[in-house]
Amino acid sequence: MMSVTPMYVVVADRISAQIAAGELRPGDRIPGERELEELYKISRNVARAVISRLRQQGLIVSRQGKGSFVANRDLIRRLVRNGQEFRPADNTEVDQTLTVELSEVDASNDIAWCLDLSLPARVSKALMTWTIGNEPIEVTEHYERLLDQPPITRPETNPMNAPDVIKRFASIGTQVTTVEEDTSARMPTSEETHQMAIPQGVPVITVERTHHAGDTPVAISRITIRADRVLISSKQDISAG
Amino acid sequence: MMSVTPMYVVVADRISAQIAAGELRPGDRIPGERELEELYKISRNVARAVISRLRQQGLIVSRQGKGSFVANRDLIRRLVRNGQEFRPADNTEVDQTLTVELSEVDASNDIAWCLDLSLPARVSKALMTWTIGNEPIEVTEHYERLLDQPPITRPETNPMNAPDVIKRFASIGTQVTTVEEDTSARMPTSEETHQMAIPQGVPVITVERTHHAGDTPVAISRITIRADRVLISSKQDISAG
DNA sequence: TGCTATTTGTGCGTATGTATT
DNA sequence: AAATACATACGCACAAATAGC
Repeated sequence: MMSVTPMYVVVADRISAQIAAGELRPGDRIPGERELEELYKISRNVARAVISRLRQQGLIVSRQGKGSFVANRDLIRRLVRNGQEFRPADNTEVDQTLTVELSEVDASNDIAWCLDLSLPARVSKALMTWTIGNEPIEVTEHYERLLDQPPITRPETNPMNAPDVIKRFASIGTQVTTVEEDTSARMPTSEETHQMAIPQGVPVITVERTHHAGDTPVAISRITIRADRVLISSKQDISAG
Repeated sequence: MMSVTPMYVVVADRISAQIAAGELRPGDRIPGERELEELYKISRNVARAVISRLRQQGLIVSRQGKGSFVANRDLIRRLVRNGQEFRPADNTEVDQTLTVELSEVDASNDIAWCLDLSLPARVSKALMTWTIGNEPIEVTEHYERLLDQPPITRPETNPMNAPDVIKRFASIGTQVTTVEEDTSARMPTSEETHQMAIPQGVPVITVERTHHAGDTPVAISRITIRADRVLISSKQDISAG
């Protein structure tokens, strides 16, 4: 029953402990592959396994030709109110950009199901990318049933704001009655890793928000957020009684 | 400037596409290391890199002696209301257990800072583990200032419920006025991976909830949730006008 | 029970490419 | 141009878990 812990786990956990203890601080360089070989008397591949494990845990980032460095979760705090409005907070100094691409497309099976449409069907689509300091932080795919509502043209506001959607529908006489939200997290796909330049070991937070007008779903937002940059924060007042 | 895509990325993305297309379904076995060698004319280590990449993306799980299988995100839907109450939904059939360990400990620097205490200080601690079908799904560390409130002894309710905390403080004359929540996601630590038996490529969702009575923080909950099992869901009614 | 074949896990050695300094 | 460091890749050996006989 002797369960021996593999060397690459032992070494990785030791470095991990140094990071947790503050002996290695964000930005610090950790020993390179050759150094690990000598320090712990392990082979090159095991040294690589150590670094790979730490990378996967999101503790370090590696740069070819330079080395591996303790990761920096440089969080940009955001505020969510009432499960609806997402707006940045405490980061007015950094330059934010928001790009919006509008189109009208055939609904995929998936989207048709979510919007309760029978195929084939056309829907309006908005692809929004929120960039902060040249880093894409958040990508939103927003789909709406084709009604007579004005198009989505408010790049100055945050696309995650449900209030905007609600107001726009209200302006054409469609009252959004409920907003449902599913929040989860997963590892990014290859495509997302490429698009958002996400380092290894960084998950994405996903929010799927569905707007209902009565029983019919009228709009759906799929929000994908880099978890190492964005913190979803909320504050709620409690009434006595 | 020729940027060649590495073989292990090419092969992994091809299998990833098969999973996305539904050609490989959850539970299906993917080609083994030796098979990948032959199929794509690659070496053993590259075949391993392919599998490692897919594992890291949370798309497959590997079992020694059996093979690698398409992962199954077997979500247990949960409901969050008003950012306070977390309760399970749609899963009354599965057997849930909740273990609670109560203690009184010295506050760590971290906790002391969050609760605005000056060291040394004693705090009451509750370590709660929510298990579902023998799988630990959620671990909560809950700290409270030492007041005269009754101890936390309600294993029948979900420890994430802020209302419970609020009521208990109210019963001793301390009115909780605000609840702050920070939600994020990250890869699990080695310890968490071991404790909760989390497979590779599965992040955890973290919720840090702080209860304030006026300006003083009185309780803090640190909730850690397996992201492949739990979905945080909310529903909100919109009032017209 | 024991044996064997299969499959992944761990580990070693080596060579070459590419980015950085 | 040279040194350094990570990235990709090949080949090999043995351990450990699994499944079938």
